Amino acid sequence: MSKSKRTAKPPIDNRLLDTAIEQFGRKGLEGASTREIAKAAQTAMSSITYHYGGKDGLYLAAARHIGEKVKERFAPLLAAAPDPDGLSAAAAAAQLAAMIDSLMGLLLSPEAAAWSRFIVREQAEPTRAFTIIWEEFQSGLSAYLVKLVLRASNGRWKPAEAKLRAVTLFGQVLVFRVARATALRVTGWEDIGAAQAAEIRRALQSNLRAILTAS
Amino acid sequence: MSKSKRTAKPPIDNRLLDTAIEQFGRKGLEGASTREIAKAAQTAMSSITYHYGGKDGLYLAAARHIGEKVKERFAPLLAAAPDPDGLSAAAAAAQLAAMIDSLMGLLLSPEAAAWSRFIVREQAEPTRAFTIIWEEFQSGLSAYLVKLVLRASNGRWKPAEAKLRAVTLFGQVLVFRVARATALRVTGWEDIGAAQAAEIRRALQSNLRAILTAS
DNA sequence: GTCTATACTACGATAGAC
DNA sequence: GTCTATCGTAGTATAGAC
Repeated sequence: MSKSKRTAKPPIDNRLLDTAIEQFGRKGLEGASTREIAKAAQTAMSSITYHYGGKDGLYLAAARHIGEKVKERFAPLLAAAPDPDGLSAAAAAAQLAAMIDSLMGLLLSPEAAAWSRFIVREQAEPTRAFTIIWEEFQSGLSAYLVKLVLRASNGRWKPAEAKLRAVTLFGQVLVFRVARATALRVTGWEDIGAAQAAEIRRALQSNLRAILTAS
Repeated sequence: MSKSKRTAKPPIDNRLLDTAIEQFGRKGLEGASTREIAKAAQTAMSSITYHYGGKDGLYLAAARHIGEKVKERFAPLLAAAPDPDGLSAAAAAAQLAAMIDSLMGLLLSPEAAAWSRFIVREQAEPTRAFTIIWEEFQSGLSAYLVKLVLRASNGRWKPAEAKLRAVTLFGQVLVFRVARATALRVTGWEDIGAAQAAEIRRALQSNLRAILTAS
């Protein structure tokens, strides 16, 4: 990840970008190879250079693409989301519950699995792509979450405390994707399907309520 | 990760193993190179072949080494740990709090940072090394945690529920290492030092108490 | 724009001197 | 046991035909 001329030429379709997200998500920047990506996308390797200026350019483009897609996905939710300052504590808690539910949906949904893997990888090993993802949607999302936590605490928590608690809430969601293998072994599940996701959601909601209402 | 003849010859010292853990933890199996590892360990690349049979063998040996070290670290805690079945709910909750505290210490301590990165990487992208780590210490640790959660719930939760909640508790700890960059941005901290670790510990304990005592 | 060719580098493995 | 030297095979990048 050094220069990446950032050639701005748009590709004809997104086959290359989609397979890049898939491969980078699974194997990381070094683990994935441009040869394999090009082959899986049924095109020549040199088109990566042509469209994205090289491997690094493709990686960053993948981050941008994911950012836009996730932003789109959360757009309706955020658009319909009321200003936390105008909410009652209970309403803020309910909205918070809905947000956590959506986040869980994103991290576990099969269609978003490739995005999810890519994002999770950037969480653990941030590269320049992290900044892109952060600024594209994570920044706004987490700011909104913190505001909701703050409001839901009904004045019991200072902003710093609300931020900290928001991270712990995020962690409860993240763990099922990032430590999926561990979660499966502990619970004894064979997979995290619809039934398991429902169980997780229920537990998360219960934890949330407990944390928010504790003295 | 295919054959790895598992040459059992013991190395003279652990320089190679230590730098391997460092590099594999930072860059992953594909990202790290045997040349760099050997150079950083101030030895010839071929000694990797000699002692560990190759790159894969070194990787697995690293996992085994980490497993042993972490096991050692938790041994006194587990040895002094009472049988959960004989504890009161309150005592189980207190013990659980202590365990979470130790887990947090492991994930954030500078000396264990290299182990931590390696382990976290295996959580997200399990290879054959995951099984080693799991069987070495994670298995026993999580089984004990689940027992404590079960006991601390005072009969309110079934075993399946206790397992699920244990994972969410683990997630609250894990997030500060695995999504460190996000945690820093949300909280506005520049680093997670002793002061921040104390804040995190306090928040985690508070969350734990809330979750366990909720109706 | 997309392909084939090829150049160049870095990788992991291994043989053999000491 | 540890080193140097070398081999074969990936990797990315690039030039140029179409």
